[in-house]
Amino acid sequence: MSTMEEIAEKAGVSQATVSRVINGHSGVSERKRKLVMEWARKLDYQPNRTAQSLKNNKSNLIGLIISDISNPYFAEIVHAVEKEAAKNGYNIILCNTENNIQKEKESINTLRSRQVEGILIVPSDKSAPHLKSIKKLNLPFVVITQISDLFASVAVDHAKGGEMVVKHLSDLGHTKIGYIGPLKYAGYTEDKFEGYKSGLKKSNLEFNSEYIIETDGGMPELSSQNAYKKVNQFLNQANSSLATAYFAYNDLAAFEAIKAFEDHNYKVPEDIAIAGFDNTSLAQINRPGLTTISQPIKTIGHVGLNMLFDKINKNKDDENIILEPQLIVRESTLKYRRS
Amino acid sequence: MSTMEEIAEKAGVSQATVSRVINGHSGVSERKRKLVMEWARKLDYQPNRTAQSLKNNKSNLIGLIISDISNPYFAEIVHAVEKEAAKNGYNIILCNTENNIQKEKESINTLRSRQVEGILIVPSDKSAPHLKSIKKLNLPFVVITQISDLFASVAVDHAKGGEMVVKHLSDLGHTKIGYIGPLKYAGYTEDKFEGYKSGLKKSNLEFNSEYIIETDGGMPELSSQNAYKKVNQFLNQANSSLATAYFAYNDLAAFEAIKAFEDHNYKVPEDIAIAGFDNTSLAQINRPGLTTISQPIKTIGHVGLNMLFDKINKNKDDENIILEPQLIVRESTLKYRRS
DNA sequence: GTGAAAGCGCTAACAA
DNA sequence: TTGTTAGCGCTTTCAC
Repeated sequence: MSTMEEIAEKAGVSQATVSRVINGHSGVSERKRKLVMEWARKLDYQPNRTAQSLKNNKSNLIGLIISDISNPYFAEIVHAVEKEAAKNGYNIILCNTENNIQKEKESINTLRSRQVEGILIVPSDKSAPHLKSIKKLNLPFVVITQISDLFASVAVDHAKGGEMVVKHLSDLGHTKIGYIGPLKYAGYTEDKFEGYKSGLKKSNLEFNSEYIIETDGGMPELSSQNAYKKVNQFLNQANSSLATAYFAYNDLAAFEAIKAFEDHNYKVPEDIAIAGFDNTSLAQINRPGLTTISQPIKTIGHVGLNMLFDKINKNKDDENIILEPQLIVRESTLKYRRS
Repeated sequence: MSTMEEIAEKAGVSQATVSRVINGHSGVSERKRKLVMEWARKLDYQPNRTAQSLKNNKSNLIGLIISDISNPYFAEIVHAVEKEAAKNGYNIILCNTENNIQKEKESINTLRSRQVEGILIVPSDKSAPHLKSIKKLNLPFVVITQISDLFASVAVDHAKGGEMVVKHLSDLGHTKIGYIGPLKYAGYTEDKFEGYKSGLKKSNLEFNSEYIIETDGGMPELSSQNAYKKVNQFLNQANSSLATAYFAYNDLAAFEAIKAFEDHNYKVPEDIAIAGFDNTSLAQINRPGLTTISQPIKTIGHVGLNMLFDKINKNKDDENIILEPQLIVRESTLKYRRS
């Protein structure tokens, strides 16, 4: 890669002049400007952003830490964030933690070392102690997809989403409404499960632990077949008492649950209604179309990154933006004839 | 962020000594070593990788250019590459081109500016002219998911995959086998379509253009509903003559096609068999399970990145690694009773 | 309008 | 064992 020094030599000017031309500063004679531009083109000059970063103390880099990029929902977020960043002249260093706290810690340190101007994170565990020490760093830091009590954050109200699903199922006449998903989230309550419970209460339905099918949380690789396995196990128990409708904590789990129920000769939605959470692109492609809660992914990515920019420019205090979940009703909870 | 200079001052040693300690070089007295370590810890020192990069002329950064990260298949690749890179002490700058050649060009230049040591790319168009000029740059460059005649590359043999699908369908007794997908790929032939045609030939079946449902290529956003729309249009035409089996060029298109067929009261696979390509995680979750071609994603990511490392270390010439596709048979092409 | 020079944080060669 | 120094490529101040 050529440098300003090389261009300067070729063009017979000083390196400072080359810098002025490349950066479009005024006060350079037209003759030299042209000469420099000419040589820059000939040598296919690309400014060294590393040197610029060092000198300017500005990297135009932001760190994006994702818990599990294999999940299409998070992939969509990466998409939205990268797009918005590029539009603002920023690049993204991507770190995937696979829901591993240790990796998350390391990623944060690496990104700091890389002089990112800020970090956008989907935390593995929003209450992990290591996050508290970041607070002191005064490193712009925005949490997305979960509401944080420590940092600025943008997320949908998960509990409310859970309530909405229960209300929908209850409105359809279901009184035995179950839940498929983790009950805890890295030691803390899982908001969707809380929403499920408060939703039952609002519909004057009893909480019945028999209708709960607990799965592991979002461990990658594992998660893939976990909901299927758990539902399957549940159905194999002789004395399992079934609900007539289930709320699965995300779309992937819902799909797996449907598969497990159908493999046991229950029809969805005729015998059992199922709803998910996330409205991934598959929710509408799948047969039956999946009733689910839509999270405004693009908004989360877009708003999250802009909050980060605001913090970088020191214009803003921490703020938690809670977005409204939206219920998308499809065939999986409706009486639906398979042609 | 603290610097070596600050530590040096606190510890009462020279900045060079701090550097020696931080980098674990020998020849520092135990006393000073401890002192420096102590202060580094206290000040939460993180080495400035930008300065290191500039000095060492080594960034430990690689660029990853993806055409469409919303596609779960590509997201899996990002996952595999990031993991392998992290294991080797590298970070990833991610650029998503949305299949836009202009963005691809800009991404390459940005990454060069960022001093990445090499680029791993899923090109929007493997034959685009701008790629030729990269050849001269002697920038380590590896193409993945497609075989390149210009660069080192790692991919599955798409044409062969197409052939395998056709053979499978033909073996099942189908004689009217159709294709759903783009016919061209940015002006060039789509390998899967070529494979489809040669597969027909090998099974002694006539090519019949009536069985072709052409869709747009992989434009993001658009692609989402494109196959559904095209199949739907096709079925609405009074005089459409249907095949009994279709090969869809990727899983997403296959899902959409299934939806369209079912919306027109055709059952899959009883009335029409459908196969996809990619073996995305949904292929097995979906009902019916989708017969598809599996690409060894992790292998592609893993091998691709290691080829790039080899090129960075100047140990290797260009090489094209062609991986074997694998047919995964599921319900969508078999006689399958929906419970 | 232009060039010389300092300095961003670091590594490594050299000297002591 | 330790400190001094040059220099990576760039931006910017200062002097001419």
